[in-house]
Amino acid sequence: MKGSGGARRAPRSTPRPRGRPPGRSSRDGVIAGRDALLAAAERAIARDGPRVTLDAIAAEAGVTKPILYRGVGDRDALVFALAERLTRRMTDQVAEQVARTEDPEDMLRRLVRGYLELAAAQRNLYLFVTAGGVGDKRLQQSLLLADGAAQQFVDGIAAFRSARGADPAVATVWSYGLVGSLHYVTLWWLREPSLELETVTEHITSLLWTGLRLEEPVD
Amino acid sequence: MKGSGGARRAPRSTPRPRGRPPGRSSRDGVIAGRDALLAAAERAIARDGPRVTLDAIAAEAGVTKPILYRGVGDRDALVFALAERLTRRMTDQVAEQVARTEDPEDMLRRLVRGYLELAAAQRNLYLFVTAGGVGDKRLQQSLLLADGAAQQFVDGIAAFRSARGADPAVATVWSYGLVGSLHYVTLWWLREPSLELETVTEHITSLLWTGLRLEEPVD
DNA sequence: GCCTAAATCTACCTATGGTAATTTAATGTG
DNA sequence: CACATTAAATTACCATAGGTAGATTTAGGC
Repeated sequence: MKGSGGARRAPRSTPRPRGRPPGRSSRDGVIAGRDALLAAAERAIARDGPRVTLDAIAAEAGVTKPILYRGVGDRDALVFALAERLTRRMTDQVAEQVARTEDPEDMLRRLVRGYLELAAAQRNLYLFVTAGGVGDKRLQQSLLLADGAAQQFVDGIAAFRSARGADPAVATVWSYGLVGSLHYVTLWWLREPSLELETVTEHITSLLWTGLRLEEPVD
Repeated sequence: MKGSGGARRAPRSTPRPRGRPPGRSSRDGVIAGRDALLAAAERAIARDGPRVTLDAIAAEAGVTKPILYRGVGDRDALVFALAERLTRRMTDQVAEQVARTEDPEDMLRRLVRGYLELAAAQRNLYLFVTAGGVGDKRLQQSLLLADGAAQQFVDGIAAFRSARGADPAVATVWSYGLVGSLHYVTLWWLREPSLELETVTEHITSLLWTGLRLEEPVD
């Protein structure tokens, strides 16, 4: 439906030779493993921004496009794979920070801060992953972060206050809400870094922990 | 950088006539005003989904592509313009609902419900507007909803609890957080409508109003 | 009545995602 | 050791879609 490039064309006289060039085979060890391709993609994205072309990625990896396609699939699959990678990295790094405290509010604060830090440190990759897809595909993939990272945190919160029946639906909605607020504030902050990291962290933490209610007006 | 379509090619013998066809001029009233173009774009999007081509939009509007470009600009400008329109529509409709109550929590609840309702009612347009852009451009436009709709609501909340110094930075961060959580929950809900509208509304409202804290564990 | 100006359409370009045809190196077999 | 077979990978290609320039015709002014 998208690019059904079918070539059923009469043969022509091509001056340049086609086919495999002289070089070492691939049997002696996998030359371009999936991980190497993804790492190259991350490098290309960091360099060229979220609108990198697949040609640029393939060139960075030192392979040709069909190899890239055999290794990771089409562009959507690439976005998906990189989203998984980034999510895992974020989860790991943030989890380490979160584990350093016992206070739930402080856990949330560390989660927020870690999210902002990593997004800023890998700005282009973050944009590529969150804005890379299009249309319905995007609907599938943009939620990866929420699917993975936040769910376990919110589950933890839900378990913490185990007085209630621990409705799993609540945890799901909350985890999407949590990630969504983080994501939008991150986008805004990447665009206009007018506030300090710590300030933004405090404001989001306040919103998410205490809610909009706060206390009644003092009058 | 993108499509610098420069034609510096030797003239060919084209059988078909080029140029302006017989018809009425545009002096007697603007034929394809900006609003008409945008309305046609919305129709085409509703029909074809968020991946509509500009050709389809121009055809729906009954004009040719250059006219579309003169009227609204390139694709990013189109996304931007439609985002503005949708935002205004949402703001108006939601504001009407919000005004029917005095209780701040109920105002928030109505805001949430209205957001979900409109997004679901105009699913394709919502996806086009929120996922339409790419790369850095997206960073500019995806925040329109937050820029407009939520800010005034959060300002209201901030004014309501006027005890604090009403830091405008807090209101900004909160409004992005508010819209972000709405947006992500909406995407999830559009993908998997497993819960009733009212249930989702209650869960988000609870998260945003009360926060993750709730009460201490009962033990 | 002719010329200028404005408006617009067709045709085209360019860029990019994605794939098929083709060719060579490696490997197994008589 | 010569030869067929297979696997891999490169080049060239296609299709689609955004964006623009040149051609052309109508309307209005001198």
